[in-house]
Parts: sequence; C-alpha cells; structure tokens
Amino acid sequence: MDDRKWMILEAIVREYILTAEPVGSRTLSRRYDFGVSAATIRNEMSDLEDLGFLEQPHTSAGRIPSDKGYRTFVNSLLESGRKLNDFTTITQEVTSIYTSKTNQIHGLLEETTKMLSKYSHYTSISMSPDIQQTIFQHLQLIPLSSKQVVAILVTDSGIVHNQILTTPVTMDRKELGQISEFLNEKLQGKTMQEIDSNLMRELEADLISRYNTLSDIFRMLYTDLLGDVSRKLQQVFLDGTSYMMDQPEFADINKLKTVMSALEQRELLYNILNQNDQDMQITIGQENSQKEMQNCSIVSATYSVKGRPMGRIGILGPTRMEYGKVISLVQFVANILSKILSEQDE
Amino acid sequence: MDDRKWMILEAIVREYILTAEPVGSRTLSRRYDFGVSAATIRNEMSDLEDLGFLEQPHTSAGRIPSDKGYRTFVNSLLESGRKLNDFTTITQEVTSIYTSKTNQIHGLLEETTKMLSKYSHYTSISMSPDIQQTIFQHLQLIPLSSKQVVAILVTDSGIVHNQILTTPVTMDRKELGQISEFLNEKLQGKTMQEIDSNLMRELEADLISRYNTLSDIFRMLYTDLLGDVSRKLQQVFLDGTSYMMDQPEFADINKLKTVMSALEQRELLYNILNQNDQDMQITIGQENSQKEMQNCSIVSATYSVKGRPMGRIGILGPTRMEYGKVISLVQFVANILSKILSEQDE
DNA sequence: TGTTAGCACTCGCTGTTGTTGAGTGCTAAC
DNA sequence: GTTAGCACTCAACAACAGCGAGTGCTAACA
Repeated sequence: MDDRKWMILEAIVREYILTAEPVGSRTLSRRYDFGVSAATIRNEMSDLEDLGFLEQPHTSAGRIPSDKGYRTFVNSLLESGRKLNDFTTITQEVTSIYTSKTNQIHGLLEETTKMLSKYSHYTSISMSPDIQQTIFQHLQLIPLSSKQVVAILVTDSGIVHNQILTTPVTMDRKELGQISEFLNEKLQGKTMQEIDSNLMRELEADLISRYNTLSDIFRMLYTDLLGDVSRKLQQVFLDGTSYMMDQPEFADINKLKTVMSALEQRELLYNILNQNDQDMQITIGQENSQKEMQNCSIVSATYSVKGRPMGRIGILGPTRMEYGKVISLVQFVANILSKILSEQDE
Repeated sequence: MDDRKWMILEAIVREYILTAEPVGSRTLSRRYDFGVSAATIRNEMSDLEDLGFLEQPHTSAGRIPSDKGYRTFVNSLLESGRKLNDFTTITQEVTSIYTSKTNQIHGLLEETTKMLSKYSHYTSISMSPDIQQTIFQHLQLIPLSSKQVVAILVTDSGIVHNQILTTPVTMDRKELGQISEFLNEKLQGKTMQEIDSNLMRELEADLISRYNTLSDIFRMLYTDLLGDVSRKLQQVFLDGTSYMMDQPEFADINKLKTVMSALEQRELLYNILNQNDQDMQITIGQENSQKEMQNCSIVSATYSVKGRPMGRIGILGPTRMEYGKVISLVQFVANILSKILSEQDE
C-alpha cells in the first residue's frame, strides 16, 4: 500500500463522509490535486477495491469505503495523534452546564448525553457507573412502617442507591441500627466487588455471634442491594435518537427500525458500549457483535473518578460518521466529566 | 345526524382504522350490510363530509375520518360503556411481572411502560408520581464527608429521593440529627404541597430559637429537595417508540422525525400527558396543544394510591388508532397498577 | 513501466406517457 | 327517498427513453 493509494483512500473516505454519495474518479481528480489524471486514480481505486478498502454499490457507480476502509482511516487518525477537532471553545459552556446541575451523577450523565448529541448531531449514550467498581461508604436502614425498611447505600463518587425491603417480621429501630452499624464498620472502604456471598456469609455468622440475633433483612440486603445487582442498577441514558433520521443511510424505514428497536433494549445498549474495555473504543460496522448495529459505528470512552474507570459515554451513528469530530468530542467530554466527578468527590 | 349516517360514520372509522386506506362507498356496501346501495351511501358520505366528520384526501379517493369524526366515534365508545376489549386474560401475566419487580415505584413504572407497548403495539409513556401529591414520611441526613451530606426524603407509596448537599461549613453528626429530627417531627403527615416557603421560614425561626443554631443546610434542603422541585424530579418513561414506524402515516420520514424529536423532550411529554386532569383522557389530533403531536392521539389515565391520583400512564399513536383496544388496555393497566401500589403501601 | 486519453459500455435516476381502477358527483328513472 | 347508470377524476403503476456519472479496457505516450 503505497503513499498515493493511501492518499486516495483517505480522500474518498473524507469525500463520502461529507456527501454520502459514491465517489467517482473524476469528482476526485477535480476536487483534489493528486497530480495524476482521473484514469490513474481509476486504476488505483480498482486496486483499493481488490484490497478490500472500497466497495462498489453497482457497476456504474463510484466507490464507497468498506468497513476495512473506515478502519484504516480511523487508525491513521488515531495514530497521527494531532488534534482532530478543537472543542476547547465550548469548555466554558460545558462546565457551566455541569456545575449548574445537581451534583448527582445521574443528572450529570443525563446532561452529558444531551450535550454529546447537541454538539455532534448524532445519537448518544451514557452509562451510569458500574457499581461494582465503586467503594462502599455508608449504609443506612430507615424503618418506614412496621414491615418496611428503606435501605440506603452510599458509595463513593456520589452514588446513592435506595431500596425498599419488606421484611416478614417486624424490625425495631435498635436491631436495624445494630445491623447497619455492624456493616458500616465491616464494609468500610471495600469495593462493592469485594462484597460477595462468601464475605456476607462470614459476616452473617459474625453478626449472629455478636448479637445473638439473625434476621432475614441481612440476606435481603445482599440479594437486593449489595450483591451482584450491578447490571440491574446500571442506568443507560440515551439522547438524540432523532438525529438518526437525518442520515440518508436510514432513509429506508426498515433499516431505521432495526436500529431504533435495538436502542430500546437496554441490555443491547450495554453490550454495544462495552465491547471491550479500552479507554477509547471505536467499533465500525461489522466489527459490532450486535448484528442490529452492523450498519452503525460507535465511538465511546470511559469516564473515571480519580483514575478509576467508572462507566462509558459514547456516540452512535452510521458507519459513514464524522470520526474526527466525534472522537475529539467524546474524548473531550469524557475528560471534563471525569474531572468534575473527581473534584466533587473531595 | 340520523341513525343511518351514524352507522356509516362508525363503519368508515372502523374500516379506516383497520386498513389505513381511504374508504369508498362501494367497499363499504360490499363489506357491511346497510340495506341500501352504494349510491345512497355515497350521498350520506357527502353529507358527512359537509358536516365535518369526514375528509377526502383527493377528489377521486374514498373518505377518511376527520379529527371530529374520530372524536364522535370515541365519545360513543365511551358512552356505550360496554366492555371494549377484554384484557382480563392477561391479569395473571401482568401481576406476575409486577410482583417479580422490586417494590420501587420507578421499577414498576418502567415495567408498566414496557407492558403497555407490548400489548398495544404503540408507543407508551408513564410519568412518575407528582411528588407534590405525596405525603412526607421521613427525612434523613447522612454525613458523607466533612462538607457533604446526603439528604434522603421518603414520602408515602414507596417514593425515595436522595440528594447530595454540599455545605459551605462542616456539619457535625449531632447538628444534622437535630435538624432532621426537628423536621421529621414538624413535617410528619404533611403533603409535600403544604411544605412551602412560608412554612419553611416559620420552621427556620423555630429551629433557631430552639437550638440557637442556624445552618445553610436548612435552606438547601428546601431549594434542592423539599421545595417546588417536583417537575425536576418527575421522571418520564417511554417505550415502544419503534412501533411508530409500523404506522403508514409515518412512512414519511419527516413526519416521523417531528414526532420522534418531540418524544425526546421531557417537558413536552409531560405536557401532552397532562392536558387536563380527567381520570381517562383522550386527546385526538388537533385537540393536542402541542403542534408536533397533532398527527397523534394520546390515551392516558391516572394511577392512584389509595384513591389519591399520583401520575399518569398513556399510549400514543396515530389519530388512526385502535381506540377501543387502547382505551381498555390503559384503563386495565392503570387499575392493576393502582391496586398494587396501594397494597404495597400498607 | 507507469501514466494518460479515448471510447464503448453500464446502470441508476428522472421524466414522460399511457393504462388501470377505485372512487366521485350528477341525472334520470323507479 | 332510493337507485342504476354514466361520465369524469386522479393516484398509482408500469413501460420506456434519455441523461450522466461512472467504469474497464486499450492503445499511445514519456
């Protein structure tokens, strides 16, 4: 793959991203100056097709990039390392939106999703922190009625979960206080991941020996709040789905429906956002494990609190996506979000 | 408007809802037996058009119902009072879905929305309770770090809100305990609506005189959690948006986009669901105050806890909607939901 | 050997035209 | 008041031609 081929491929990708029309050799030679004629470009394009970087919708049309073509383009973007797009101009705006928001992580993520859509004109997704990665901070049990207890779990980075537990027997305030005090002492500083069934069994035994009392609520706490319920509690935020309809590739209502239906399934969203756990993750077309999404690309990044990765935010669009712009934006917003979250946790 | 006209109008509405094709006089006379010829029907249809119940897409097409036509049809459905559609067959399924769910209202509403879509094949919406209508039950302040406090508000019917407050000065556990104990005593049993700025000012004075201490956190509690933040805290659940794409009236991607964009605006969803506060509310086409929604109809009903209306659930579709089925379903689900919510609150 | 001009060919897109058929309104007879 | 008959309308569909952007191939050129 020589230099000229590379330049032509890049030009075709850029041109197609811009126009959404198959790119022909003449158009290309008119708009770009490669110092060779259309005929030469034609030969190069034919080669590029043989190599799998381009595709031809039909014989007498121009070429469009294949997934492999986009992939090469994107890799080169990433390797080049130069500033792709400059979003520092909106720093002010973004931070002001963030700080105006309640300092609850869900509110921040909701705003994040909105902003990603607003600035990219693509559909965007955020995912609330994987609770397993967070650190236990505080547990509080509040009696609500004779048989109902609200359990409040606070982990670091401002995540608060609550759960109503209905106990078979009446619990008095003192018992509840004992249990929560006990757990607060034992679980302090542990990551939620470390709080597994083994640990809880130990603690249960310990609790019985200490207070000579055993309660169902202890087990309920584990199954409903502390245990591996992370997936259940992880929220997905979605915005800008209607931007999908601006894309000519989704003019066909059936293609559109395939994608839109997929976007309604939380589990599926979770999967497309977590294909691997690289910090910056770009999935192009067929690379996507979810077949409903194989006409789409997803650019996502992790956000973190004090260096610990917590969740992902991302942008979803057709494979013909403005990768340069989108990658910069996602990276930029993920950085600010991480900064805000880390600061506020102090 | 004589009996025969009425029968013809009803037949046209039913036929059009079924086929989505303009209904002609011959089709009608073939499928229904009015005992008169197509020509007579033709005359009647012409009259119905003059009266504003029907419309003609173009000269040589059949007629379709106007909004007024649908309205008449729907009113008669409601007045007739007879069982429109029987959904009792799915009672089992619905209750089992509900009881399998965590007894948190948000989880229930999420499931409700999913079910409404699943059984109706239309887009559906739910709205979490208007916190103003709920009754204060408990407030808890948990110190998180030296300057951060988690405020937990529990109101009746299992609604728990939490909010992280960042105080300018360090609060000790005792002070927090005093404030929450004080407020719990004073606010017990009040509806959130009653907790207004006047009451809070009184309480603030009272608190100062009692403990000779004043804290910013008191005011923050009001502005961020107790005060008129109901709209902010009210969540909207949406599901089945992709069913919109099955409707031939939205084959035009621009019409579709208008509606889908509207569905992304929470404020707007709130408005369309709360056009008035009748228990069962049906808004047809142009009756809708939101112009983006004037190609749509919305059928919604309140759900309540122990007779107190809390929020709404609803179904949204094209004006050519299966009103009979949808009305029954919404009513049915709202009833079960109310029952579950009222029981669980005991 | 790589590059280029020329040329025949392909094929989706667009616009025209004709046909079909469901539907209408009107009129006159029942 | 009802109905049969009839001329008329008009969207939808299919067939067809012309256009134009694009291709691959060939032969000539540096």
